[in-house]
Amino acid sequence: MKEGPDIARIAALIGDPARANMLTALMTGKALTATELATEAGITGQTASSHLSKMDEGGLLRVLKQGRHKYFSLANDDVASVLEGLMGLAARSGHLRTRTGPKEASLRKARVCYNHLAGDMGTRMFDSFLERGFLKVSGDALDLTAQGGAFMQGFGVDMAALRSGKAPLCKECLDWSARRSHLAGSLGRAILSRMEELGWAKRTQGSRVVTFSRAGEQKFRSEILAGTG
Amino acid sequence: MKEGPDIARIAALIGDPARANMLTALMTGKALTATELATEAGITGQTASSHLSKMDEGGLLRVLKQGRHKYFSLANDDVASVLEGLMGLAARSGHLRTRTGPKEASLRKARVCYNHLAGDMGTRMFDSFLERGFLKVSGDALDLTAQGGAFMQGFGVDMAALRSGKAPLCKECLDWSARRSHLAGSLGRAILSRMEELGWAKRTQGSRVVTFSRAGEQKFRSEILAGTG
DNA sequence: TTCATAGTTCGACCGTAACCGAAGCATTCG
DNA sequence: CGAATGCTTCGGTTACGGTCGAACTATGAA
Repeated sequence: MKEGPDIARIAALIGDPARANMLTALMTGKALTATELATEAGITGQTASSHLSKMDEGGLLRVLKQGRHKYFSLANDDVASVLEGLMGLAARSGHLRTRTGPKEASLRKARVCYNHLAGDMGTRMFDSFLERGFLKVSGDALDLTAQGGAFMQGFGVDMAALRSGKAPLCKECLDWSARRSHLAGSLGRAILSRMEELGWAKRTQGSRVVTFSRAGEQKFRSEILAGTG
Repeated sequence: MKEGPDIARIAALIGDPARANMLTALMTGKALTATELATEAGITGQTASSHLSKMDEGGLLRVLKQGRHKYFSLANDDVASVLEGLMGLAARSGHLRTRTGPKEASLRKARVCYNHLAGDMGTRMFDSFLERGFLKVSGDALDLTAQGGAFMQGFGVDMAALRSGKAPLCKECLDWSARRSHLAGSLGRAILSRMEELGWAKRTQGSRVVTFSRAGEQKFRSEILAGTG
């Protein structure tokens, strides 16, 4: 008995509706303050404070205190991955209320998963990078090849800065909608922000939806997918 | 709000200690009866019945009624993956009570993850298969190459039978101890049972530990890893 | 200094859900 | 046919945890 870690503890942590709403809100990748999370979850500040300290203690959150504000974000990509995994289970077996509403549709097409691009366009990009030899899988480790590095640099990503960081460069993350992987890690984050910088795409405020401009989507196809998709 | 599936519902399902114990017990891959699961969780049959029906309804379990017995097993590999993911979070951030006891050590070396080989030896095998060109990753899809198929057939796996099944042949599954992938899917299951059949390894009753015989481990190194590790 | 805002702590309330005893079905065995 | 076993349903108890109001601390602005 009792072999392995205490899984119930952290599952229960995620299992409360208020906390789950907060975590889902944090899947946008942005750090949010306690009050913002409170309103997001539809509870008062006192209750939120209690929830947040519990989740922090449980290692689900990263906390940054700034002046009289306290910013919360997901602790790391693994937390985001587990959340996506849970969404996968819930979407399929859950209530079967996968009635693909308009919001759902855009979520499936392109959304932000914690801090990187997910959804159909995210998995497409991931596939293309593999096919063009920019990424190489060996074991679980996902490595950027030399040509991949060159491509990223040319795309406007400051590779030197990324490499100097301690965060893993490339990671896979499973997609609840497409049931395929997309690119996480610091590179995944950098690519998404570069796309925003270029004006290709815009995150919808307070939502995980990522909307590409017409020109941006065209550019995405020609430069990122490059005819491989 | 309320975009995406109802994550709290199923997280709460996993979040109860009794249910979590049952699910952990089912990670051995064996189907267990309701009473077995009840004793495993330390509760009475009545309570267990209630829990089990809830988890079934939530899509976490597969149920097989046989005579006056009712056998429960995990619904699919995705459920197992999420459980492993939760273990990863709990192990690291949880209680930090990752005091590597003797049981923990053997769990890390070789264990069964739902129905396939995990732990150090599992990830080693996965790496070797990639390196030798038996497996190929493209996107999320993990494909068995022609040589891979030949190897498996030679190893004694009935590939025709596997291919005729509807279950996916190859899948990745993240490892909470090694933080790397190992091979899931119907092929992963087949390989493990073939190893048991050959007498290389034996599952410890009621535990997830997989013990290799001295000869079995030797064979494993020469035939599976083949000098690549 | 005084006021306002962000967050926390305390105490009390209340609902949900886990739990078991007992009784009720269903299946198999003698 | 009983008797035994495996599982479920029902009813009632209990406890844990989410919730908010009110009071408190800390940071920043007027």
